[in-house]
Amino acid sequence: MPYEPKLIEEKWQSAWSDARVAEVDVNAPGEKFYMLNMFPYPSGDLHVGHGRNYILGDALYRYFRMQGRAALNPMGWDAFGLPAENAAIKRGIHPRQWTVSNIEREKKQFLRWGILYDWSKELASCEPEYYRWNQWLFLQLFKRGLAYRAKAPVNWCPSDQTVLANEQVIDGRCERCNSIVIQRDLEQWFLKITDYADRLDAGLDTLEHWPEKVKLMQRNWIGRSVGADVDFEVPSLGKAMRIFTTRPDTIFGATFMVLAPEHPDVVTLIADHPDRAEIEQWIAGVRNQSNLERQEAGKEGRFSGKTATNPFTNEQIPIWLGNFVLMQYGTGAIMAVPGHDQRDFEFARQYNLPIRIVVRPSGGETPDADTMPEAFVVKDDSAMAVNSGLIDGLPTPKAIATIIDEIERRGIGKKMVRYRLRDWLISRQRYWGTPIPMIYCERDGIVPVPEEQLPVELPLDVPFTGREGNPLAKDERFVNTTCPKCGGAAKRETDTMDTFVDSSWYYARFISAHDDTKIVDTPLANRWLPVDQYIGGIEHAILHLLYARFICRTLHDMGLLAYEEPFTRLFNQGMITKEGYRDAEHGTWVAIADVEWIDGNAVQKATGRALIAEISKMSKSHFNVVPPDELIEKYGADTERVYTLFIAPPEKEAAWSDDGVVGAHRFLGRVWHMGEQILGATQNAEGGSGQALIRKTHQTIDTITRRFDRFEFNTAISGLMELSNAIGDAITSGDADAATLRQSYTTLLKLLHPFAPHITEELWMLFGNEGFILTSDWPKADPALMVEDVVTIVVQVNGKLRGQVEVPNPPEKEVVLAAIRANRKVQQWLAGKEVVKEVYVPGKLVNIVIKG
RNA sequence: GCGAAAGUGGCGGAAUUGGUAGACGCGCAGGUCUCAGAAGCCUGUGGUCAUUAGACCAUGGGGGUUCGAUUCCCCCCUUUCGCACCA
Repeated sequence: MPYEPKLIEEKWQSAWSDARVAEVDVNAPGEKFYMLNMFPYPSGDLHVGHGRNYILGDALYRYFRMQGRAALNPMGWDAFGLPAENAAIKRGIHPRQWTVSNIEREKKQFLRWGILYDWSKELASCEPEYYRWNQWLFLQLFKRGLAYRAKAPVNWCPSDQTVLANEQVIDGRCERCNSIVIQRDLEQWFLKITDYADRLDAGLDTLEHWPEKVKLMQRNWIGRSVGADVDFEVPSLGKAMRIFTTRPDTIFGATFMVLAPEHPDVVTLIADHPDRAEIEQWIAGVRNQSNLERQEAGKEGRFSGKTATNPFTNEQIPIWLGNFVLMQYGTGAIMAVPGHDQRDFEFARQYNLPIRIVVRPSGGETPDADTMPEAFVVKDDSAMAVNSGLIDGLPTPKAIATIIDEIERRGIGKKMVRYRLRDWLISRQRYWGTPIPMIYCERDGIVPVPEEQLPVELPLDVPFTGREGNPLAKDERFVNTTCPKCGGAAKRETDTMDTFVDSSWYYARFISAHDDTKIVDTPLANRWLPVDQYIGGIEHAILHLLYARFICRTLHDMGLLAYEEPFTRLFNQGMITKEGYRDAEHGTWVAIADVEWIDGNAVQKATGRALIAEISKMSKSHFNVVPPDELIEKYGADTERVYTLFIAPPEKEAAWSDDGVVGAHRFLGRVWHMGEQILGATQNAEGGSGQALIRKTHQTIDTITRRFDRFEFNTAISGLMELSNAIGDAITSGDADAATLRQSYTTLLKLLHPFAPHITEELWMLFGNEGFILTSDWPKADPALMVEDVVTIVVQVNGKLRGQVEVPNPPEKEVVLAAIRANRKVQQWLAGKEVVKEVYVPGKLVNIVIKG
């Protein structure tokens, strides 16, 4: 019987599903293992690249099951978001309908891949039963002062007509539509993640099993820096202006001050400036620039006409306005120390402002302010303060500590820790998201929706015109409501939440996915959380993971979760890439069907234009996606699974090759035929002892188990190919009797099951076993059976391989050396030479060092 | 510019603590089966030289440590990723 995956895969998929093998009773005892793949946005088009993530997770899940762990592997849908709304506008389908049908399709795809999830815990963030708790969470955060409304300059995408988070702005352009982003002031809801900046930063140190890369990215994003806030008196204002600096030790070198053009005190400062109109125009220009344009413009500034008092030199220093000072960081004002800060240096040179040296290398020349090509910015013990009064001669770290003490003693400032991280803007002027449960009353102001009135449901029958703004805002029935406090007429908030809110706590919800009385079941969640293994793409290294860590802490602070860190282990799988073809001149991508080969060169069929092949992320626009359907039709899901995991180490980027798939299919075909041979061979029980095969089998159990624990799936599969080759050799050579063959083969099936679940279930059954191979046990290696009878000892002469000898195991030094002396080849190399040294590495090699 | 990771056959990739470089697979070549092909199956396959035996070269480049380096150290080159005026 040939191997026909089509016949067996659907059968086992139904069998697992009917038996509900993946459903977990969260109250049942057992050693819990909570694993989770990041829940997907249901876009409806899964390709083999998406498959990697889920296949990897499923292999791991099956492995843990066989190891006897109570493994929980739930799945849900990150179902709110812009694409659904775009589909509604373009194709007239309601976002909900579009989303629900995509979920159906993707669920079927998971099934076809043979992936097991506990669907009894399925959740979708677009369902009221889920998002009502999003709203509840928002209300708690509001109560605790962690949700607030503020007018703030926000990134505005003129084409999408919406506000974008900083992270949705790439190089000054909208992440989605590539339009240039502009700044605009709007009233927005924020979550106060900055209150948690220190805890989020410190918590990274506890995440031993997270990739260093991700921790580093988060650390940089949080951007903790230690320095001091210092007040500079401004006589003309009759008050002080506060600056933040990480180099308070350089304050004697602060020869001017720079304010962000948006700084609130600027208006007063320039009120009587003769060129006020010009300056105001310049400020307006800067404000209108995108971040990108602002940076590309280079450093620009204007003198405000006023001065401030340097609190240490008592000099009057000019106050400038500068486009390079950011209002969003620190106080929006800096003391400029051009001698020791590169940005200040460039600004000073440009506008001829004085440069004063106040730090020099301890063991070197003091830089010359007039000729130095760049600022001197060293701040470790190899630098020391000069021209700096009380800190003169102190090494920089000591100087910083001393000057801060003095600043605090004089009451003009204090030690300060600041973060690059900003509060999380969650307002979206969009329909397809969680309505923010707030009401605006003329009399009572901003009033939260009472908890018992949740959920504030998203009306489903709103019209989608595709024109500017949020459809919700135009739905009178939704907008008009009554004030919970005074009962008078009031209006609802029409902004919806950033979908990152939805995904910031879903991992805790799976444990009690359908509980309509509370957001999480605390005792159960504390049993199952944190997630033992979280799997997802590196693209979520910062935002999703940071927000999830933040919200987990707020739930912890509310007494709802015992843990501050939601994910114990994190694994980021690499991307799947494939070559696509683009016009050599214009760079436009060309469909594969339109590519033809002439003399080994790719050209476009229609036009004959030269094409270049380029490997890139699978995407529709590159015409390089491989849909799984045809592949499964032709080779089966098991082949796709094996190939996907065999292709490369899972954390690395991997190029998909259609030829490579064939290799995986051949391997499974061999396993299949071998099974038939072994089944048919029971009557001839004759054969050798099978010692070698038994040894190989146990060695394989040992290495595969270790490789599973280290996510080395590619080498685990190559190890199984080796075992299968060994079984094949034993069949051909007759070196093993039927019982041994059967034993080894059954072991191979078990070890292969996590990768190729269908074929192994089928063969397991054909071999007469009861129950699922999935619910059988993971084989155990017997160390005694792994030991080789004979070991090969490598012989080197002066470090070069010159021969090898075989000796009985365990090798004895005397026996080894005797064997080597008896070796003809070695004798030739040693003839007439003086042996200087013999290095013996037990059981491995001998290196003979000779002279002459 | 700053930070991080990575460079191994024609290709994807292997190589416990420094100890036989290239496992496993793709591709390729030859063979087998077949009327023929496809699919299987078997054998070979880093490079150079050599009839063979074998020798030499080879893990981005250069240096170092060592009996011995893909692995450790220094310098350089290349690629990828992250951040990008954060005071």
